[in-house]
Amino acid sequence: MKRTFLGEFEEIVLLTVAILGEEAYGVTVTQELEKKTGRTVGFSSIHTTLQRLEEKGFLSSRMGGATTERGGRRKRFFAVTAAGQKALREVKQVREELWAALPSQTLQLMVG
Amino acid sequence: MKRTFLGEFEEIVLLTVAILGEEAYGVTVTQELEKKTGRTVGFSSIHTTLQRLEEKGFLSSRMGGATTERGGRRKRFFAVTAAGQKALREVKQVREELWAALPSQTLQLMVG
DNA sequence: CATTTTATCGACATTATCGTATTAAATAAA
DNA sequence: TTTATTTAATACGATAATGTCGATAAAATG
Repeated sequence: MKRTFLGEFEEIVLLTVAILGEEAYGVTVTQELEKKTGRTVGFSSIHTTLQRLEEKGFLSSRMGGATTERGGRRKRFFAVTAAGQKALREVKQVREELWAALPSQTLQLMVG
Repeated sequence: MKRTFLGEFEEIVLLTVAILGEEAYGVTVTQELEKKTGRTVGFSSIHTTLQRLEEKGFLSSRMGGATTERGGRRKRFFAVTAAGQKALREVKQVREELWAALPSQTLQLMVG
């Protein structure tokens, strides 16, 4: 393939990172995503996706330093890049246009 | 797997069918989708997706009758089912909530 | 060195996409 | 009125990308 659009899961992961701002890493993203979408995901799914998004240039990451907590490996923090923001805007736009193109009658039936 | 959410492409195909109403079949869906999204797709992609959406219960289909045109096979017309409408509403809702959860500062940077 | 927290790996299922083949209908030719 | 030919559309088979897990390895600190 070649396209490299934003997959459906990739999109909500990306949005979740944007919501979390400075605090976005594997665990928080998993929790926030579950909280906001009601969808349960193992965090290895999140990690894989985070990694792919970084490869695509939609996210950047840096390793965090030591913390005051009990133990645990260092966190890898993520941030949405300019390209990531653009991608989000674009898919949003396209979908809004599609919804806007629905005949009002159909829309009535669908949303009421 | 098991989930059977709506894939990203599946979603816009479904929306396109909704937009077209009575006139939705392989060719028109392809054209309308390209027109509305600016994305080029071979129509075998559309057919495959249409079929999957039907298997998932988000679309129903019926064969059309003879036409007045030169030649050509009968068309298979598609229509969004109640389940399809529900699925569309749900993904829309989730995304809107995610966008709404963005810190206003972030939103500023992203959309301006 | 044991425990805790998180990240990385490897594997498999589902979706996205394409190219090509096949089918069906409508008319032209024989 | 059969048989070709043309045209419009769908079905099929194959491969790449994305979605999801479970298991394993790393770092940090008591």
